[in-house]
Amino acid sequence: MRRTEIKILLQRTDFGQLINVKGWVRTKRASKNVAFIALNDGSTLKNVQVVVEINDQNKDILERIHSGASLSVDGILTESLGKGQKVEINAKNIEILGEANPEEYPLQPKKHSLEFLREKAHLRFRTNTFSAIARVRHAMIFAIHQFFNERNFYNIHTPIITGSDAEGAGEMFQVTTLNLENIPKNDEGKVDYKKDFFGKPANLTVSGQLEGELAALALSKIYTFGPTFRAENSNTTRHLAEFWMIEPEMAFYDLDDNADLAEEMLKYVIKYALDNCMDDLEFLSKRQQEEEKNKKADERSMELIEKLNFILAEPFIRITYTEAIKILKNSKPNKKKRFQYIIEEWGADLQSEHERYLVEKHFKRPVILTDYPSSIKAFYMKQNEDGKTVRAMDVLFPQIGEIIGGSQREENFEKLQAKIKALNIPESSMWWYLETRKFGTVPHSGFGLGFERLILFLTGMTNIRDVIPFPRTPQNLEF
RNA sequence: GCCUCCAUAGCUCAGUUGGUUAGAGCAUCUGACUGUUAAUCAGAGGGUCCUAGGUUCAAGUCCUGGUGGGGGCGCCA
Repeated sequence: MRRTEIKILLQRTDFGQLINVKGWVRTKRASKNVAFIALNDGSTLKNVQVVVEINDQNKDILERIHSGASLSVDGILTESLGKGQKVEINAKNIEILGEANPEEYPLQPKKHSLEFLREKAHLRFRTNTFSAIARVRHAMIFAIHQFFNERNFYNIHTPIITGSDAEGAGEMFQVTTLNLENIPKNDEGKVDYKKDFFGKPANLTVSGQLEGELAALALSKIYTFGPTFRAENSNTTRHLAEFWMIEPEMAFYDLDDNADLAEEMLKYVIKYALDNCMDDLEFLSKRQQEEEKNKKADERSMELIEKLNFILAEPFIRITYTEAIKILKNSKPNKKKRFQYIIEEWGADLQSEHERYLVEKHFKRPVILTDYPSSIKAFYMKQNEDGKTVRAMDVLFPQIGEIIGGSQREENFEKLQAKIKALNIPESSMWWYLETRKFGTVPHSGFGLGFERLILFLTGMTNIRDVIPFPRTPQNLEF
């Protein structure tokens, strides 16, 4: 008999039909004559209740069923007598596909710590929290592609292995087929990369932006959505060595157009989650409230769904770096020296505490900061007339900080070339990038959205290692 | 990379000023119960108190090193 997914089954009302379900046991409750099995197949957060009349034939099977076991159940779709659900299954035949020894199976029908589950990453999909996150994550992947597709953006696959070592977005993982136990050396005693796979040093990409720009300067509007690798020794709740990034790049867009798109996209995907993932969001909301119940009232987060609706309701604040510095300089924590880093003068790099003050205390809304000092931003950003600032933008969200970083790109050949020289970036490695400014250059803009940071915000989780199935962080590569 | 906190039963945690036999809930096992909702009730088993040293009459508790983990900061998405 063909399997019916629990998500579908729970919506059916054609009671009396014989059906088949397959899934994993969450709990089993037994009394003398009847047993109840909560079965979950991951198609939805919800379980289906399998009702078993205990008799001599099924007694042995029932004793072998524990949390975590996988079953195939044939039974009659029935209107439930109990209170917790409308639909249930009266089991006619139960087959155990795989037992789960209760003495060894680590997941119990109870609350586990996220730290514990992180060490059981191979099984944590089977919990409500992690299956909910996985479903929301999928919905966001889908919503992002749909958002761009509806707006005539083309998805571009930019390379994962890159020969460019000048992207400036951070430390890179080197890719090599050289034998590290016996590295070939050249006449100067240095590594002979001519013997390596590509004949030159290769790395994993830290950004698809530069290649994305090449495509945008022909297709007008493109986006990338791919894995990104940073070999930074970052030990925080919001950094990964391997993460997924969405990078749209648009010809003929200035910084304002860029900020408009960023805000529209964030609101679109959040609305998509509210429209399509309500079961999971409600569960994640309860989970968050449960986790924060011991916190003081003023330290608790806004309720998750309320928070998401709140983001949709208001326009993001847009101010320049210069205006932000003024606000921060005059702020209470700055005057009372509560900030760890006191804002003294224009040009200072903003720390997390400053960004959080602006978003969480001062404006109480997402903030788009623009026009940063050129000294603290990347070489490719468009230089402003003032000679001091660049057309950069950071989108700052409550709790998670920087969710998007972007800019209008420098399209002027001479200015870009001068900047590359000034920063000692080898021009030989950037010739193809520079040529786009030589031939038919146009104003263009783009940004990078950290996908896992978006998922953090949407799920109310606080550690980025819990919103990607298999997190890669320094000293951690178990799964 | 820097700072900080934590490690007690399979899991979550309590364990007083260092004091005699280390506890609870859940899970497991046994029994009871005709429909339960992380079922309930009764009972049982389950411990290298992370590890190696040290202080002390006495260490789960204090000190030092190690290991593992959490959080904060920096880098950034």
